[in-house]
Amino acid sequence: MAISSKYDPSEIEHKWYSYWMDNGYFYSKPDSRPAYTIVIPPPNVTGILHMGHMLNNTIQDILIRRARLLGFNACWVPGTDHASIATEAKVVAKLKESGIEKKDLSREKFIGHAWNWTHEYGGVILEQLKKLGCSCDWERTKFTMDEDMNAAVIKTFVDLYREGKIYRGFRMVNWDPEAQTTLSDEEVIYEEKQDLLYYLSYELEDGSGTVTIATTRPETILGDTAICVNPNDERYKSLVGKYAIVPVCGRRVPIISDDYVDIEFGTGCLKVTPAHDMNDKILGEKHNLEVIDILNPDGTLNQLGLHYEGQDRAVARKAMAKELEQIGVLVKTELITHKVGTSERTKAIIEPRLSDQWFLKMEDLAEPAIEAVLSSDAINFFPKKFENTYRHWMSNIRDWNISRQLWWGQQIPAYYYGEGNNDFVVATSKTEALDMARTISGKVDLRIEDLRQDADVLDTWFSSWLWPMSVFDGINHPENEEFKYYYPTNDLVTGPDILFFWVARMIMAGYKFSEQKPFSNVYFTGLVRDKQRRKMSKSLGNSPDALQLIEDFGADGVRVGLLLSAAAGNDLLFDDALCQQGKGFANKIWNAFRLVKGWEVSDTNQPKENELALEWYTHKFDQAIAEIDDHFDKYRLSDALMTTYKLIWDDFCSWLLEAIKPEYGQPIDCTTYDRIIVLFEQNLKILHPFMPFLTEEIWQQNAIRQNHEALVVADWPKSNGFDPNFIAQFESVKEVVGQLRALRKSQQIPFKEQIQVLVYGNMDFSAELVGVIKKLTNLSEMKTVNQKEDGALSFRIGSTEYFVPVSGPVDTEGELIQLKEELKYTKGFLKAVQGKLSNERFVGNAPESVVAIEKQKEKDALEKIEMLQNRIESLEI
RNA sequence: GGGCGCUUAGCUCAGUUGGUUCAGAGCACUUGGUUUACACCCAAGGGGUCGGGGGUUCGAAUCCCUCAGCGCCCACCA
Repeated sequence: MAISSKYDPSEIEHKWYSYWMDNGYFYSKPDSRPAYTIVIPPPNVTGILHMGHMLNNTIQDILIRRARLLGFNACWVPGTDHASIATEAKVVAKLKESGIEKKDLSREKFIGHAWNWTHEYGGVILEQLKKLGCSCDWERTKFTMDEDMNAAVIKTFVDLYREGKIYRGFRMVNWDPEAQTTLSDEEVIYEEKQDLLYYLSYELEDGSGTVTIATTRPETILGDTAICVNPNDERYKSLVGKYAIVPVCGRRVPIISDDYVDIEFGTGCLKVTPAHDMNDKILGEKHNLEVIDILNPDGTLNQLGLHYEGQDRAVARKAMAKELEQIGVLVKTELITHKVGTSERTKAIIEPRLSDQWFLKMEDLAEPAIEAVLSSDAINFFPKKFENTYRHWMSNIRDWNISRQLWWGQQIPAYYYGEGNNDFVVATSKTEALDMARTISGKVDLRIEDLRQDADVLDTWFSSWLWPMSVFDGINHPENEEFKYYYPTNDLVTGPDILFFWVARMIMAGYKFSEQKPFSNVYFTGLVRDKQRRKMSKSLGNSPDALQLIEDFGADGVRVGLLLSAAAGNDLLFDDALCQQGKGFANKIWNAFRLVKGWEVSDTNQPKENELALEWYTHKFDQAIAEIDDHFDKYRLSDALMTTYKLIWDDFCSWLLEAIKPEYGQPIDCTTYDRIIVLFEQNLKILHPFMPFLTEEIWQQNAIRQNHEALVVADWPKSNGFDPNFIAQFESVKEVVGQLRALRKSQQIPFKEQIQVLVYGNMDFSAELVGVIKKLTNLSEMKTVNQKEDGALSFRIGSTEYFVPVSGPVDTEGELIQLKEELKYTKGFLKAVQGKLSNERFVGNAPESVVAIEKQKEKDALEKIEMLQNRIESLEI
């Protein structure tokens, strides 16, 4: 039955994925081979596949599949992240839809809902990765809230606490009023926003006048406890030490001075609200100011907000502005652009807020992590430029706020046994906590029910920073075989957006808890954008449906499409056309296979030119392999793919297959055939990491398959070295063929019409190479002559001239024009070269080899000019 | 405000230590081609004074300075 000329991936992809799974090819356990490990950046458990995942996981799969072919024990650990705040927000939203408010639920009930949600949607994304072809060891699938993962988190927390690295502090933190939790600094996204700057005048207590301040948040005047001016500001020197009256609430506040205040900004007078601004907090501490918190956790004003109590801060702001205007306090307003912190997850505007939180000291952890990346090269970033970003952040690292006022996540293992803020112990279990509490408090009758666990959960990243270790149970059981075998892992593939959130912290955790690096190489992917360079986003609707893409172009097509323009760290401008190119490539290979498979094989002798063409391709292949390996070593995957693409499409299909292809209907000799099959298989191997499905399909249909049943576990070809001279010689063949094709085109000589080629000068082609040329351009003969052919068509390569005699009249006008142009150019070139050579400074300073090259150029140019002139003369007669 | 990076063909990007092979690739484009694997194809071809200016050098896309434009990261400017 004839095979379709259209490659149809749909059935094939499903078939081979099942086959790989059924045969356990992705399954890994420790053995005598060296391990090659990648841990997946765990996607949000409730997430669905988007373009970023597609790119990221395609890259990981390419690396892991190649490692498998190279003979490593390849292990790719998949899994998902509980994504504390993101998942909790989704669950809250979903409950709301069915009329349930989080606040009406008990903690246990809510967590039950979250687990239901997790079980329902968790793993959807992993199933989608299978469609992409990802060869993860699915038996190792982990979730950051698995029992053992939780245990690792708790152990880590307890250890760090006991070491004094974790502490509790009443501090100004980033508060998300929507999710009603704190956020780490990294979770706050600053956005430019236009807002009104309100100028407000406060009466002075002594009635001597007013002082005008500028603020973007008039509602917070209710929390004002001072006014501050710069000590060097001549305008206000006399005011310092006086008191002003805050409008609306009538509070008497001191006028103080501090260098912090910028004389240029606004009026040069700053209202100080220590409870609602980081800097004001600092000022407050310095000047011993009262702290008045006017906000509730949800962002509404509390009773200190007076008649604005219960109103959201944004609502209260407008109302307050109105009131201030009515009572004549509002002097003017001005539109300004400033940066406002928003929550990465909920997009709510962040409120600086004072509260009790848990912090992790980072400075000591950072030290070896900096060293590993920047000094010792134990860990390498690709592209390297991210090392700069890393250094900058790491050397200015701040303590990490690790507590979150959420329910979904690992609850902080601190247990309070008394009313005091410090009446707590930190322990791995409640029973252990009880023992400790009894000892510390001296209350031997303390019961387990008397213990109250801290309500907060840990930041999601506090579990994921352990990921490369905890997936192998390396935190609780560092001596276990698997951990010792697979860890440190090899490559990490992720986006630069989580360089600080995750990558840096994993490195710190690695050195802290395993005294080793967690991975050797970090490959940063770029952002996937659309053709207009816009980020892909739901609201823009410019993100293609990942699964639909796979359906339309095949997983292989999409993988190639993504890789084609995805140099490490560069943003990828996604375009369907790239997937189309990938699909086209699949089809091209498919048809090459159809061609070969369709040949009849005879036991006739192998024509010499076939042997030669095959040998050329073998050299070319070895050259390409060396290049591809080099690209892989440098994590230049696009280049590795492009080299493979050109090798297969141009060299294999367009040159080799065309050169050895038998006449229509004729059989091919068995020697050539066998060689082609082997080479075809070699091609499949290097292509397999990029296009796993297509290559496995062809491999399985192919005849030979030496040692391996499946391509997925075949061996990566080794370069046997190559002869550049041999390749160069064949390149000359290509050049002659190209010239003859061009000549045919310009003279409109159809391919079917045989032509004769006469060569004047040195023809250093063997008879076999001539055979290749004859076949590729349909020549009757190609021979050397002792005399130039008059009136024939001609072209030159080097110092050799080629003539094609034709029967009819020859159109020499075009050639003449070309020749004259070439002559003009060559003369100019010669002049430049001679100019250089007559420059004493050049001859004196340049290395001899460079001068020699210039001399050779001069000689060649002179020869060429003579030849061109002769040719022009002969044509003009 | 501080730091980092980018600017090369219509588009997306390579160009490692300055020197034959340095001005490249893929796509797009133009022209011609289809009973003979593939029109998701074949063949040939056009296209860039390497962002502007200055400097170092015998020689600069490559090193230095400067200007312009773009991007990213960090930072408490009300």
